[in-house]
Amino acid sequence: MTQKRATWQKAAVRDQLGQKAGFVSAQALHAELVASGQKLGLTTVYRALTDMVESSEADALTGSDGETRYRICGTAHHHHLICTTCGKTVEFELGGFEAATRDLAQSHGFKEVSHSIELFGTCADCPRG
Amino acid sequence: MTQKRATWQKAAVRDQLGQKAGFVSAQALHAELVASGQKLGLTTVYRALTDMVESSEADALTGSDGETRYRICGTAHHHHLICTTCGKTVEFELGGFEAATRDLAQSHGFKEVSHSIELFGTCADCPRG
DNA sequence: TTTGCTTTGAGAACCATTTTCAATAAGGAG
DNA sequence: CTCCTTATTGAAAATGGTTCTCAAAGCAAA
Repeated sequence: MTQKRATWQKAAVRDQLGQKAGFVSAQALHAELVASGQKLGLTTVYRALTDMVESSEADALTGSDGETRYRICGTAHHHHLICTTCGKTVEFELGGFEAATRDLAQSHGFKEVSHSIELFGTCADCPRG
Repeated sequence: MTQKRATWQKAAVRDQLGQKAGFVSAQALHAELVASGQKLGLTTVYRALTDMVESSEADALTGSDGETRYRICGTAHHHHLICTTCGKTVEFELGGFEAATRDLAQSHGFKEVSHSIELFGTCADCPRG
């Protein structure tokens, strides 16, 4: 069987990501870690993040620029309200909407429906263009 | 001022995209056009698609694999219900939800909110795994 | 036709991400 | 603690979608 081993590299990635309020790219995270004196490879950061997404410790979000950003998250099902200026992110749940989307999908004959819901805007702390 | 010129290449891309029921990648579209005897460059296909998105003739959707797919669409604001097997797509609107998201965002101090809402599933015509 | 523009497209450049693979280190066994 | 076994690491190369470069080509007006 394939067992997981704990390494300081994985811990460092988890810690660094945990200090951020919003979504961060693997590259940015790697740059910060290196700048703070922790010498690890970019490849390792990618692997650590992928592991965290698989174990539901983090969320991944691929933007229209093709870059994937990551964020620590709770395990419960939720969505995000994201500041496009500073990246700050608020998690929220969506009461009756979950059921509404399921009904809508079923009315079109779709099965096994999942959904992607993200809100973008400018938060109170960021100046507006 | 910069004026747009109508070319057979742009028309070909628009026609080919119009024949598809779901989202298609630029690469796939280019391959189909070339296979059907129309000799045009991949760069041109990208440019034509980008133009169509800017003029709201098409929607663009970047997946978690980093590949962007395109689809002809009406100009009204809408969302998509997408079959992950065959790619068939249904457009829908979302009644009170638009207002609900705006309220939620404002309650967190966010301004200028936009949202991304897509539903994924398996359509009635596709076998289930 | 000449002039002045926009468009085209082959190939190079970009850039995030993944793969390769030899060196390294975690963690259990003894 | 030491020795193994094997997962992990990371530098460099490969991948793959998308964009840039720039010379050649096309369209429109004069």
